Formats: sequence, structure tokens, C-alpha cells
Amino acid sequence: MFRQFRKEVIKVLGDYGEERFVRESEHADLCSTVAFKLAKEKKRKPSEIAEEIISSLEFSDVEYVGKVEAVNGYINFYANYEFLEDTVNLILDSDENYGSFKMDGAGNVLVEHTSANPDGPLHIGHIRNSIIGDTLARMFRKAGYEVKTHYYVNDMGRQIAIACLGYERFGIDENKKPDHAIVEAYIKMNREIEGKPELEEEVEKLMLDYERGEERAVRLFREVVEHALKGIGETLHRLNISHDEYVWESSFVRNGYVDRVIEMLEKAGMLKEEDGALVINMKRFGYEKDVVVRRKNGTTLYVTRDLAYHLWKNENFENFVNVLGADHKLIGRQLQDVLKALGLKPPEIVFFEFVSLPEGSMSTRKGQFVSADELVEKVCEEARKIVEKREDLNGEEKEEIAEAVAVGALRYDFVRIAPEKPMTFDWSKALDFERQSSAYIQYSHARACSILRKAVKEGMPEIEFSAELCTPEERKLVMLMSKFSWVVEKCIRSLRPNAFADYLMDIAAAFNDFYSKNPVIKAEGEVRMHRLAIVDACRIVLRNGLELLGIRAVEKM
RNA sequence: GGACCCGUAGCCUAGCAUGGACAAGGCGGCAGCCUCCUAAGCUGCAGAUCGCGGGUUCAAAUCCCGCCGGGUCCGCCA
Repeated sequence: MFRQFRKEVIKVLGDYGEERFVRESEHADLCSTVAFKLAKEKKRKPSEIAEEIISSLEFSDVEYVGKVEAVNGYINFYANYEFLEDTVNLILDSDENYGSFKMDGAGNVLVEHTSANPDGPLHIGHIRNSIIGDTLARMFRKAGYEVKTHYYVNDMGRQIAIACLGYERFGIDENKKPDHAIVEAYIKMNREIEGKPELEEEVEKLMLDYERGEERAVRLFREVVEHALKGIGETLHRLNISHDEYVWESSFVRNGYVDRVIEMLEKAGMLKEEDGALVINMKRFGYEKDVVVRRKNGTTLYVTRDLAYHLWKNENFENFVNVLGADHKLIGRQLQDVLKALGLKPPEIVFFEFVSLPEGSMSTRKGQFVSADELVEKVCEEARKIVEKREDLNGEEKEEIAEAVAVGALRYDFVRIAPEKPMTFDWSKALDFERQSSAYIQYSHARACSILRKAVKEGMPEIEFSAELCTPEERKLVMLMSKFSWVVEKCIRSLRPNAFADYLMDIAAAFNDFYSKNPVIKAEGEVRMHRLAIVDACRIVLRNGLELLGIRAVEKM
């Protein structure tokens, strides 16, 4: 709805309706700063120009633009009663579909995220990737895109070869979750290898065998990778994250895409030979060093397979977005430049900065990490302690709520931080469920449900929103709720989902403010009907918003 | 050495794309609110040289240059 209001404001402004001057404001529903720009050209006061523009506005074709006023050079726009009424009614009518819209140019999109090496469990750094990626995928769907998600499995890495040797040599603990069992073998093998060139050679040979498709290697790799992925999948599932497909890196060696991409590079004249290896000349793109795509022994490299993967993406999708750690910045940009030079579409990449521990950075190889499983379990325990105090809930409900609150807290803590911001993991913050946490939003939703339950108990309530009855808190809440799709659109355009986390928090806060000042059940007549409509609308918005963040909206807590 | 990212109250963060109305929240601190729709809540108070220095502009947290601090990357690894 807000998107429409904004379009109307731009229309009303006519020749002065340049998008970039129309913005949100604390002082009005929308404002334009165009008078400031014109003031310079015309050498006159912004306030005078603003007044003049207002008197020239044409309101014939618009439904929702109400009051307009000039204040200190700003042109302030307010939505009218009809807008508020249509917003609330649209929310109530569209229910679970509220917030869905068709973004300009929405087509299909492939979101590749997580893609952690299958040599052990996901840790809190990987989770940041998963949460950003999964949330973006949900947002694309909300914006009318057809979305597929991929987990790109790096099954050809040295790490995996080491894990395989460890698996073969030491076996694994079958009682443990499979990813945790694999990482034990991996860490042990890493220690074993240190300073032993003969073992190094064995690793090299195993990798070579795997690339060549030799039976023993293929079987071993598959076993280890599938084991690890099974555990990783379970972790993701608990976080409400799933992938449509796990795409194995090695498949591009076997299906010919690697050969095809090398051929394309060759034809484009981008390759040269150096000591028997094939190399892309990167100096022309401004890079210091070149990129090897085929070793002298004929085997390929990570970047070669990634190029092949993106050739495949070009053939199957209109848009593709990758979520990658900041350590991939250089290689990611090189990939984009090479693809462009080949006339292919490069992926859009969301880079996120690292999550470190107070004691330093994490390392799977050294076993220095906080696993996602451990994190969820601890947060869940903490949530149980609080839920335990509730007397009106049974055991099953309590467990369900604790799980929803824990997963929510986790997802929210990661998604609310802008991707480019480095994070230091802090247990005390992870275990805090007050304010600025998803529990606050879930609580607000549960309160809305509770008010409605009570109203139903007292007899089937009639609900009807009347804009002219709105108190300031109510108007503010409705305006906020109208912005749902607008905020989603902003997040997609910038590929940064954090703005939505803030937005939903604002709604929850506005709802709390509303019901603490405006009694609902105790109100009578049309005021009661009006407030019940707001509560129900807010319940829907909070639930849909939480869903968009992959967080369960529980009805009691 | 080169490249990229981050630096906003004691602490964590939003705002930076498109410069504009008093820099917005939360945690922690202090003072209040449960005979009243769930206190995982609400209200109020205190707390900021927006890392530092220049520049552009009528106007800079936001743009440009330099510096400082933290992180990351610069393999015939992935």
C-alpha cells in the first residue's frame, strides 16, 4: 500500500516528482526536498519555492494523498483516511498473502548460500551465510520471483581429501551426529599429516584420483561428503532452512561444463600457457596476478569449476545471487569480471564479514569453533528456563515455544546486522530475549492472538476499522504496517535483509505502545470494533513478517 | 607492499546508495508501573568531539582526499 501512496505522491508532484527527492520522514508520511535543489538554481528561498510548488499540485488522479504542507522548505505529504482504511482492509482480506507483490522485473532467481565445506558441522560463521541467504530467498518469493536455492558442495577440496583419509584410517564414531563425527576424523588427520610429506603426497594422489573418477576415491568421497551433508542438513532444518538442491562441484568436471568453459575462454583469447598450465590473463582487468584454470597435470581448479557452474546458471536462470564470506571478495570479483568478458551474466554477490569469537577467529581444521548445533541447544535451554515459569501452558507447548524462541533469537541476531559489519560472537547477547530480540516480536504477536482469543470468548466479535477514530498511536501503527512490501523491495534492491528486521521491530514496538495506551477488550461499540481490527491486522503483519525472517510466530508464550 | 570492509553514548547496533528538519533504538545504570487485554511488557531520567585531520556545499554521520585503529584477501588451495 505504501508503494502506491508513494507513486501517487510522485505523480502529484508532476514535473517536480523526481524519485530521489521523495523520501520517508519522521515529520510526515513522505516528504520531498526538491525545493532545496531548485533554490540554488533559482537563487530563491526553499520555503517560497515549496509553497509555490504546493499551489501548483494536481490532485485529480489520486486516491490517497491527503494533507500537503510546506515546512522549512520541505513539502510534507500525509496519507488520508481512505489510505488507512484500505490498508487495514487489505491486510485483513489478504491475510497470509499480505506483503506479497510483483516487483518490477521479477523473474526467476537462483540463490546460492551456505555452501560450507562438507568436512564438519556448520559453525556460527556459516550460519550467518545461511540466514542471510535463506532470508533473501524468502524475500524474493514475497516479491513475486520464482526462487530456487542451491548449496554448492565443494567436494573436490583438499580438506575433503584429508577428511577422507581420516575417515579411512580412524573410522568415525557412529553414535555421533554425522557431521560432528566427520570433523573429528578431519581434525585428527590434520594433526597426523603435519610435517609428514608422505601423507601430503597421499592427499595429493587422492585428489587426483577423485578428479579422474577412480572408483575407490569416488566411493570414499561420496561416503564422507554425504555423511557430512546429512548432519549439516539437519542443522539447517532446525533453523527452518532448506535447499532445493545440493550441487556437487565435481559434477561440472564430469558433465562437460568445465571443458566447455575452457573452450570459451580459449576462443575469447583470454588464455595463455605458462609452464604447461592454462592461465587467464587478469592484468587486463586490473588484477596483479593471473588465474590458473588448468594445472600442468591436466586437473582443474576451484575457480574453473566455479566458472563452469556459472555457465550452467546462465543457461538456466535469469538472475543469480551468491552469498559469500568476505574472504571470497577477490575471487568473487575475478569471477564476475571473467564472466562478463565471456559475454555471460555475472552473479550478484552478497559479501558478509566474518563472525569471530572473543578469543579470535574460528578454524574448523583446528577444531576452534562454536558449532551451530551447540548454539541452538544452549539458546534453547535458556528459553526453556523462561517458558517454564508459565503456568497456563502444557509441556508440549512449552517445548515448542522454547524451540521457536531459540531459533528466532538466533536468526534475528544474525539477520539484523548489516552483512558488511564484522561480528564478534557474544554468548550473553545470544541468550538475551528482551527487547530488540525476536522474542519481543513473537511476544507482541502472541499478545495480539491473546487479545483476539479473549474477544472471541466473549462472543464472536465484529471488527471494523474506522480511520477517523484513530488515535496517534493507531495511525502510526497502520502507516507502519502499510510499508511491508516497500521495505521488502528496499531489501531486495540492496540485497541487505537487515532493514526488514528493524522494520518488524518497529511494528512490534508500535503495537506495544498502542495496546498499552488504548484498551481493546474494555472498549465499547465502534471503538472496540475498530481496535479489534487493528489488533487482527497487526497479528497478520507480525506473523507474515516473522515468516519472512524464517521465524515461527507462536500464538502463546 | 597492494586491494577491500568496518570504526556512531560504558557496550551492541540503525541511519550512509539518492547530503537536508532535533543523530534513532536496544543493553547496562538510575527512578517509577502488575486489585487493569500475558512484566519475554510499559513510562521517565542520565549518557554522543558520528575514529582523527582537511576539502566540497547554503547544508556532511552521509560525498572526496589524507591519516590512525581493527578485520580480510593477494597459491598450479578451496
